[in-house]
Amino acid sequence: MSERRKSLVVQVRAHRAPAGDWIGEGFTATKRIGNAVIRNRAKRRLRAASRELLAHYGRPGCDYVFIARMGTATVDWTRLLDDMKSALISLGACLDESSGQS
RNA sequence: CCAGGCGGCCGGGCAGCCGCUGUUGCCGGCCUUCGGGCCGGUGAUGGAGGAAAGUCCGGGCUCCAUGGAGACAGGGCGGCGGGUAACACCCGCCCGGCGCAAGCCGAGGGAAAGUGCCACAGAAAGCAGACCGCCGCUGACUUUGGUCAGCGGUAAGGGUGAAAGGGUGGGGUAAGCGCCCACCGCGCGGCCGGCAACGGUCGCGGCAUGGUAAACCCCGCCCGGAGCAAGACCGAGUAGGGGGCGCACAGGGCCCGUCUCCGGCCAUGCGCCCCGGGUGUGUCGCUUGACGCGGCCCAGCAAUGGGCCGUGCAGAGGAAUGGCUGCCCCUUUCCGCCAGGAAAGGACAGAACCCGGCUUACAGGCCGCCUGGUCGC
Repeated sequence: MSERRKSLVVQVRAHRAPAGDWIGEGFTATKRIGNAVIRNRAKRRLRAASRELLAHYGRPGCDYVFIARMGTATVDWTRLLDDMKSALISLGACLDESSGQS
């Protein structure tokens, strides 16, 4: 499942068969958002933000993918942190809901 | 001071907190074939560019291919000399064009070997060409000025065009024509200067040879293919695979880009022996190299070459070299009590085996030299 915000998209999925208690993470930026300099900067900011937030708001045993959008490299740092935090909280709620159903 | 030309350089700085990665020191743990390797902690130190870009040339390096002769293709280069590992690069010079000048631009060999093309306009466009005009002769008419018709001569003039078969001036002529003459241009030959491209000069010819070769072509010189996902190693060693020897040999296949001749090689079946291992995993290749930078000296107009001293400067691998904050610098806008304050912005762009170039992109800024003009001394 995925959550989209103004400055980024976050996807999450539980580990396959041998599930661990660690958190997997990946970062990507498509050519749509700019040249190599812009894409690298966007991925570095996502990496820096996830380092601050994933330990608190991420779920062990899950893999997260962070996808850069047009504004990722340029928006305010606090705005990027807010967007990522709210996306992670929403995904956590969805995970609880789906595990409760099954 | 204004306008312009050329060359070179920089392309944000400082600090704090938290991270990534290469190398290395120490400590601890694990493994070991005792060489070392891996993990964790801690300290030191290095960590994008002038274009890292486009991947357009030239090389190094790696693997593959590589038998001789002849013929024919294909691609590239193109004034001359020098530099270089090499080049389509660089330097100097020559020629032509542009600019008052400093300077800039030029695919700049050959169009009297051949072929093709040259629209429109125009009478005529490559065996040149009589539309108007000019001139002569004959005839008719006549208001005695000429007019008309026919036959000739003529490329000076008009008009068309990108281009009209040398140009200007004079002589000559019925009018004209290199028909003749002078100068310029062109061609041929000699002499002089220069390594040469080429320049100068003298003589002769007497106008012949339109343009286009980034059209085919001709001439001269050069040229194997692929690329680090090249390639090598470790590893469990199944199938396929490869090599050697012996036996059997019809047609066939392969070997320089193609063809011809000559020459060489080979598979297929059986037996015996040996080698060896698929993989964007791991390790190596991987950064010390025609190396860069800072001085000094020598040769050279210069590009560059040589010598000495010092110094070092990234090596990732779904891809590190960063994230955030504060102050300063520059630009724009706004407020203003004209002291200052606030906000926004700071280009082009990210190494991927490594060098030498070219080309393209680029906010802002610095330095030096030169040319023309103006003002003052």
